[in-house]
Amino acid sequence: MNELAAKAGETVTIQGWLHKKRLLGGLNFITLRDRSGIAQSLIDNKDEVEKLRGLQTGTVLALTGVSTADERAPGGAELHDVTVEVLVPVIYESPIEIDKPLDHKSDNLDTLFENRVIGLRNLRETNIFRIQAGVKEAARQYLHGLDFTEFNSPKLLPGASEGGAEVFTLDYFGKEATLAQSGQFYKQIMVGVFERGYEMGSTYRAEPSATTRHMTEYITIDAEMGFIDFQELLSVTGGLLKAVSTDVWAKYESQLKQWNAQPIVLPESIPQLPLEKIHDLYSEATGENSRGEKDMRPDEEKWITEYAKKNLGSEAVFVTEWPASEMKFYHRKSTENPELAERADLIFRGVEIATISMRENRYDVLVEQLKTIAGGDPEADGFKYYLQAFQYGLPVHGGFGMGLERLTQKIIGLNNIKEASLFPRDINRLTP
RNA sequence: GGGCUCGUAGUGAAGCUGGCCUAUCACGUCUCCCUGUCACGGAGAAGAUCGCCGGUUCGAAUCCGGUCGGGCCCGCCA
Repeated sequence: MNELAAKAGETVTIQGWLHKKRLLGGLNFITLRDRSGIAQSLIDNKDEVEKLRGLQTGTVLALTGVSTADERAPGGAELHDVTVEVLVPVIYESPIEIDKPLDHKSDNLDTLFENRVIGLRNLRETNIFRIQAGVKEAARQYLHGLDFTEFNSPKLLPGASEGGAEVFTLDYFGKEATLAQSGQFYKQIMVGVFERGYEMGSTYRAEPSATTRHMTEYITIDAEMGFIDFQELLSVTGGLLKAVSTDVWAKYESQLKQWNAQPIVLPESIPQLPLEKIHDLYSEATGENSRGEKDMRPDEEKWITEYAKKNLGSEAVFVTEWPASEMKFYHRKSTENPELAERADLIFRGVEIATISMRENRYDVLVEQLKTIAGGDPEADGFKYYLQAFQYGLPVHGGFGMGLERLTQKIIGLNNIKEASLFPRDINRLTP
């Protein structure tokens, strides 16, 4: 479509979807959508226009005509002397508008998702997912630059991988299987193979959460690296957020502005604040009292972002010094202070987008933590093979899981995470 | 799982302290007019038993109860 101007004077055929008819009588403007955007054709032959009578948005067309430069045409060129060929006629009226911005008010999200198959063709809607593809591309580029190797882990598993959290179970030829709630075990196993590895894959949580930041199926950027310490790990994670922010704004500025996205404010190094320090600041500023709590309140996550933006020049914050009492069995306790886990949460624009931690790599300690913290049986299918990796040597390592949809949501400024998912899955929705 | 909210043509809204509602508007759709539209413009038309069931009442979109389906917040997390 955007090559039209370059081919001025030539007879060309363009194929795409009928986007909009503007019939003025003698002069008729037809816009066609294809992968590169929208192109306009000017049709003044009544017989050709008549071929489009009764055909709706989405009709697949081939238009042949002379590419003509004209400053009045969008993009500076359009087709003249057009012959219309209808490839796939569409007679059904679109259930949702395609040529104007769709309503994203929370009350109407259900309509948005119910009509997702067609609604995704809406240009502004499409751009969410072009941006998201840009996020993935930028993340890949960044990680490859640090010698990470991409892999894919299985999502069908024999049992709960991390214990505790709710998992989906399903019948697997008479045996019980579960859907992976993370690629955690496999990415650690892959440290023994690649040393630095990552995947972008779907994960499943059977938690009945009904919030603007939860889905039952979501995509995670899961990375793991060996021979690093906690500070290096935070630096790599923060670097990823910075690289993605910079890249996406460089490549998708017009699409981001269409959503009124705000430029991302991040310093060279993302600030680190201990959990209890945040509790203090929050409690002092708001009159609420969160001191001593072992997690952050959602409201606190929003507050600290505002605080950090104002005082630290950063819309992202690493929350550090989490109590060891709350840690997962595979986390590593701080060597200086065994009351703390070497873990951080990355809060970005008011929501937790990543959890980062150093992992316990000493086999004996890990087995002990598995038993005491997760109540797991080291011989169970769900743990046995994971533990093998440690028996046969895993170095000190750590990694992070970053939610792709949350990241996209926050970069664009969408209210609900589901708006950043092509076909969102939640407690109520399994279609389309 | 707990609390709070919402449900009116294909879409988005108004009406909702009961009667003037034979339900209003915008977008979309259909017909006609229009040679520079790009959220085209103009004239007209079709399209909703107001989520569903029951109750109160002479009378219910409107009040009450139940039910179904959404949304927001909390818990939990990415």
